[in-house]
Amino acid sequence: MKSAVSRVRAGTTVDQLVRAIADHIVTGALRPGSKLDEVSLAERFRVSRTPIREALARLGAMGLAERRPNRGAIVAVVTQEHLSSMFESMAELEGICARFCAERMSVEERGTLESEHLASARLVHLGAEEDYESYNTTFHSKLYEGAHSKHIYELVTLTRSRLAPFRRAQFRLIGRLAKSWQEHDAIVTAIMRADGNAAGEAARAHVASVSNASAIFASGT
Amino acid sequence: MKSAVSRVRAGTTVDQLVRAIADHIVTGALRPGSKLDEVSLAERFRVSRTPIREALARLGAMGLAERRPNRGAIVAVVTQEHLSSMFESMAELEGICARFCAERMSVEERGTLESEHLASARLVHLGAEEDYESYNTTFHSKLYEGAHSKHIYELVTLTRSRLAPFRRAQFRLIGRLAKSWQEHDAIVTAIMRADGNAAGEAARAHVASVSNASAIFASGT
DNA sequence: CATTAAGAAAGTGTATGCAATTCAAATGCC
DNA sequence: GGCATTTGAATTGCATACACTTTCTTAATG
Repeated sequence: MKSAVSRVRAGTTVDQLVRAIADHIVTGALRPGSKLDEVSLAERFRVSRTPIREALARLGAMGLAERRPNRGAIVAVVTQEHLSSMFESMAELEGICARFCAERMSVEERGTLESEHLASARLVHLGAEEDYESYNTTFHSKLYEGAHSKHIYELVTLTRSRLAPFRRAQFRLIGRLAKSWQEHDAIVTAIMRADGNAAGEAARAHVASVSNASAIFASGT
Repeated sequence: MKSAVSRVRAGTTVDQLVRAIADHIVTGALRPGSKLDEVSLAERFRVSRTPIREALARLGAMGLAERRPNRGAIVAVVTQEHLSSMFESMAELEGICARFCAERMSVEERGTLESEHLASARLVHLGAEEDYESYNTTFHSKLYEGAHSKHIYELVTLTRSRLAPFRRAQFRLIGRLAKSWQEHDAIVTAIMRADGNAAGEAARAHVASVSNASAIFASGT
């Protein structure tokens, strides 16, 4: 009875459910505040209630759903205040990561960071939004890993996952690509100079810039 | 009438299970790396496997257990590296909170923070470790709340809960009480002056100091 | 003797049925 | 007519049974 809905072979059933429901939430198919009924979801995805329950628990941990005891779950209502708070936290966390990178990155790490960053300039000139967005993800991941702090890594990836729905289309803005690259450049330069404070400040400014770009889309909802 | 007597008052079943298992873990009854067998735990606590599974999921989110797909859960193995990483993150997060406090706290918040801090000096003179530890918790909570950032608050409370098992007995160290108060004083003074950088630096130094005090006990286990 | 494959055992993942709680509407009482 | 109580439907929480995955054992073969 497994192949009914599962076309994606990735991972276990609850993993697929988490991805599917999360996608429904972030795309707006499930609006904030709407009830996440277990039986309805179970019928919708052709599974039993058990994996649905576990998926809802994980979505709750991800911040996409709110679970009230004996009262079911609803799609998390993200206020504008909470959203800006998350971006603010993200800016601080990335600032910390960049500072640690400047202080702790190995020679190899600095090398690959700089070379990949320089290579990404080509994507900007071509205006390849998709490819640049993909590279952007790896760039930031390198920043998180380069901090060499497991817990900071957990915190920043958690925050990033919660923010993901709200910054999907930021690169659609005119000139955002070039601006993003310049901001990346400031970060990389500071890291190569081992200037922790400058790197941290540049990373914070970068995220603040992304925040402004994303706020335009967030306000549309 | 509800059977309030037979049922334990504290929350739902999984809540009790989470508390119970977490207690068994932090007290050392369940050692890091040992398998958390669902059927064994179910028999041990006289419940079915379903709430056990949910409890294990929550413990995983809390960082006390590690869940591998199809391979069961084990008590989280906290390496020394990961532990210092958590303290390091805590220092950074509290630094951010203190900086935000210096910039954003209202007049009332500053007033209560300072007055309670000054009142706590009496506990130091009396050597009341228990009471001071209790006040210490509220002091730090005020710092987290005073930052006026919901997400930062979530991150810092998450990290604090993960660190809780490792800093139980820090105030038993000779002179730790007075030193803690002096560090608090530096933070409060900077906040009252609205000096964000100084407050952040003082808070970071404070947590680093706690880290050193706790490391002594962590190494003992 | 080492290596690998087949099979059994153990344990997790999922489905379903029953109990308990909650919310709301209807009814009785003031 | 308004308010409290009760009762019912709907939904979540828990228990149990079954299916699948993993892994350890064991034996057979190169």
